[in-house]
Amino acid sequence: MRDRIAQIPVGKVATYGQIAASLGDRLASRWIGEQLLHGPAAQQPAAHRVVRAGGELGLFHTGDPTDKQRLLESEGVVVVDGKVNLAEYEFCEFAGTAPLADLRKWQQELAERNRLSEMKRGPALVAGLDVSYDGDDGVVAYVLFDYATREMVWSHITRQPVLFPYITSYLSYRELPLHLSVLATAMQASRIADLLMIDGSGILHPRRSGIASMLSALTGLPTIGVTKKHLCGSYLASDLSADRFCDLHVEEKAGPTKLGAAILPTRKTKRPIFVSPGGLVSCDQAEALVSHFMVGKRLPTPIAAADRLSRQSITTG
DNA sequence: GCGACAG
DNA sequence: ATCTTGTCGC
Repeated sequence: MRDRIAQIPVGKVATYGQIAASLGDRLASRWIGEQLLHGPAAQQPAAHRVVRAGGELGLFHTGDPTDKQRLLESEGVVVVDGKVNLAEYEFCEFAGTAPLADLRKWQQELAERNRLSEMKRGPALVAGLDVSYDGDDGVVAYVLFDYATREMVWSHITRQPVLFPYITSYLSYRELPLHLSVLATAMQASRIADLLMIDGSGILHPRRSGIASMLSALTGLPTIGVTKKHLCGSYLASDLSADRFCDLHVEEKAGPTKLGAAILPTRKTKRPIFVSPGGLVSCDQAEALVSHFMVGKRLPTPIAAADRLSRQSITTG
């Protein structure tokens, strides 16, 4: 993205969304904004030449938006009522590849080869995975549980640098390397689960390719994705209940398609969690398997345990 | 102004 | 995800 910002000439501006679009996805505009405000991109000489889609200047890393206005005006850009006339000053001819488009394509390919077949046998061992962050490092915890007794059997933690930023719907590229590392270790220790529960989406994703889906496609293991926030799919808030799942649908050519389900984790909250199959399990199975591990906490036991373990490894050092 | 999109 | 003090409620 730095190279794109550097392309904006003196006397011109570009929008956050345009820069994101030139990288392959305008949904990455929030990330561009973050980098320009807090990240290293803020130090670029052309950082002030990026404005909002409506022409408003937007925030500036100095904390004072008038700094941004002064810099633009010193370059001949007219600012009226805090806005720039984009028709006159917008620069659009960005050069360069669109990496995000390639990453989307890869997700789509994995999604197409993904199967939601029923698990034929119930899992004997279920593992939860979750990631915490410590500066530039990511710490992933893998916690293995006995399905029947719900008791923890084994756990392992892996720490490694995280290279990819968090961009909505591209979470996989940030966290998948961590998951694959810890799974490799579990494999060597002969502690691989029959089913993985991941803190992230499964097919309940814009391209049906959340992190749980990609992990299933890459490992051949059944996976379920569980999130605390809504990513996509529609449901009726009035259907939310602590007693049963309510379906999340997405509009497709063939008609409304169920991609996942939501449930209130306890009777006392109004904030649901969202469950979707990653691969090699059905929606119904995913719901039943998650239910089995719902014991009054916000997340099912394996993920809750992985969350706690990865966090405490950071606090403890 | 409102709505808002995993971690 | 992470930054963070006191505070409300079971």
